[in-house]
Amino acid sequence: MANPMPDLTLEDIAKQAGVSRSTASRVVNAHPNVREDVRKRVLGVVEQTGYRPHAAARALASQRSWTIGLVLPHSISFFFTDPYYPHLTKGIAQACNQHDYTLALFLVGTKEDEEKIFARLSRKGLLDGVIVQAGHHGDQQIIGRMVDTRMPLVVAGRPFRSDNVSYIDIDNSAAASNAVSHLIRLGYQRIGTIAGPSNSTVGLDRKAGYVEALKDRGKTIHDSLIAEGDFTETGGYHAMQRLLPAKPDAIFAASDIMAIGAMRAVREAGLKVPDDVAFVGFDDLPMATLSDVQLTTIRQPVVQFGVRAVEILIEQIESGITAPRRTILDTELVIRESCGASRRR
Amino acid sequence: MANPMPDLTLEDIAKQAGVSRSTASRVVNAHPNVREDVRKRVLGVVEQTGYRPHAAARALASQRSWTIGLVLPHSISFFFTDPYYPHLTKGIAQACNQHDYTLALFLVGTKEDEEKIFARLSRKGLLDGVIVQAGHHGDQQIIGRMVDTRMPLVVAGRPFRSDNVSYIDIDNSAAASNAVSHLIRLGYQRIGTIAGPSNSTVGLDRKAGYVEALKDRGKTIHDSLIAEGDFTETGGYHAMQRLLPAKPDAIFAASDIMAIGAMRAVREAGLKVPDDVAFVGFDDLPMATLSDVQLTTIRQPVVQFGVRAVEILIEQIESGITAPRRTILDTELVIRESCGASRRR
DNA sequence: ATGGAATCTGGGAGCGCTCCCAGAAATTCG
DNA sequence: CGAATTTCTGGGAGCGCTCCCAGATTCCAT
Repeated sequence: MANPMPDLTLEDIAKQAGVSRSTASRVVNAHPNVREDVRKRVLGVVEQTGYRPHAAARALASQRSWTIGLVLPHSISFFFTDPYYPHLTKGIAQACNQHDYTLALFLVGTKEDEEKIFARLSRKGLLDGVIVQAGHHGDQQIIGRMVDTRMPLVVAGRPFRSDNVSYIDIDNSAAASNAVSHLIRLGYQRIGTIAGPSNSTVGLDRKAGYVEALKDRGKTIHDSLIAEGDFTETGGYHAMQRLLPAKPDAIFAASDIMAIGAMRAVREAGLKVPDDVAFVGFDDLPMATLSDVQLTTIRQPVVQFGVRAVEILIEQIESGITAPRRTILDTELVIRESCGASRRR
Repeated sequence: MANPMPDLTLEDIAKQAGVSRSTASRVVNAHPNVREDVRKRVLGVVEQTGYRPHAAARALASQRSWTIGLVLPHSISFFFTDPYYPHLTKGIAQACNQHDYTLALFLVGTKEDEEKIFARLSRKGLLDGVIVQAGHHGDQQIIGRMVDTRMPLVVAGRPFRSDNVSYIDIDNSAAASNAVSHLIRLGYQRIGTIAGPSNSTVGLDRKAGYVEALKDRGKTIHDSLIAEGDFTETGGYHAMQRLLPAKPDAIFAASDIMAIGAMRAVREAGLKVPDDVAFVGFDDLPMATLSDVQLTTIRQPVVQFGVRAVEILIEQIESGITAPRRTILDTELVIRESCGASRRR
């Protein structure tokens, strides 16, 4: 591949290969109707010249940019405290690469950011589609505005208003219920929860699962056993401190990172995990196994989640069908030490 | 703003405002030579039609995509374990938004990823410039290849081969030396270090600073007091376990996250921080203050780092001058509890 | 007024590609 | 073996914008 290459165009390639621009285009885009020897010849020239089609020209002519946007709205604050987001981003980036799409990242911080970003998102010729991370109440507006643009859109996480939007999510409530049922089966009597913020659907859904599991077994719900965290380590720590006076013997935490913070609080109070307080977390990110006590947790396929989101979006883009559609991914309860299962059995 | 807007073009706007396409273009791009009343009239039409210029068309005509790429190469594995990367990404995203550039994110995982991504990066008409995170040995190749493309490039972190490349970094060695000198001044006798991996410039530079500080005070370097970690919590934990037999009374850890892991090991060994082993970390990410013992650490301006990287890159893009240039940002020693300064004074 | 400079405006020629269409070449079949 | 298909190829017409250039307007001295 010649290196300080002059900016060559399709026309140049065509000339060198002794064909027309159209034929060269067909070869480059793997269209079927090209004679084999001609294809080879053109491909050879492409190879040795190191020709790469001009992205903007292609986008203009084909009205497809081969770029998708990832918008992390309100969630930006969690982008740093909860490893969930980097993992999601990885899955999305990976899938984009796989499918030869470019990924444009939009981190919304302030309100002004949001304006600027929205203006960029709605620009024609830049993005073929958009994935918006949602679930937080504040994200609703940007989703609504994106829907209005009629651009292919997939929401990652259940949005507050989910009619009319394609989204992908896990069954948070069922997963949480599963986790809590596990604790009930192990015989714990005073099961508390560190819930996510109630201005998020994840927070709400997981808490709902907790409540449901207890109700199904005829247990009563004690408000003193429910504390709200904000999906941070510190949040989990403080929530646990609030819970401690109610003397819970088991906790379902709505995220691993909060579980870790909560266990810190438990330890500081001179109690032992899982002997005095058992734990089940949520996420099963690598950190789950790195604390002193291996965390029992709900495994959600975060990377896969991102990959699927991209696939669904691309399908919409390429088929032109953008009918709302929801996709729910499976989760799995991973039993380790923190729930005390091994000793209780 | 009319919503189900037909795809209007500059020509449409011009027609509606009773001017030519050229004049409309001038207004949209804030060129000076337009009479005030004409400008107002056109702006009015733009406003009420909700017109947005077509990104690809603009990119093709102006040969500028207003998009910059961020490449996280080998470092992708740390993208999840070290909050440094999300923070850096935030700074970069923020600055891009500020300057009205779109940010394209490229996470390199596998070797095939690298090929595909490189092909994308070197495509004309897609990116105006690129920021490559570097410092890891494996990143060298992609940097070399990017340099060959003659595209504006800024490397974040000192690359192994830094001639011929613009890069931005902090003075890792001076900062580390500063941290260790602080420990020396506090009277610690057996100061160890948990270094970063030796296939990274950050790891090397911080270790060099450690060595330098000790040498400057005429202290000898004990290999048994040096352990290598991999910038993860677990890595720090294991490195500390290896160091413990040498009975260090203070540790300089090359990152906060490793310091946290190391302190866990110390605690598990039944020792106290800072009484038995004092600590200084590196980064000062929010987590530094969230452990049981507040971490004394080197504060590096991570977000600012990203912002500056973007600014330097944009300067190169807009000036056309890509002469290699290095920028070194200042750091600061933040004294909290873990170094035991308060008790020793 | 009135020429000349300064400022504004419109048309044209691309930017590099895709995609449609018509014609050429190769293939099939009566 | 020629006519009817089928497959391949090239030219033309954009995609929506920028930017240069020339012509039209306005401005300001004289």
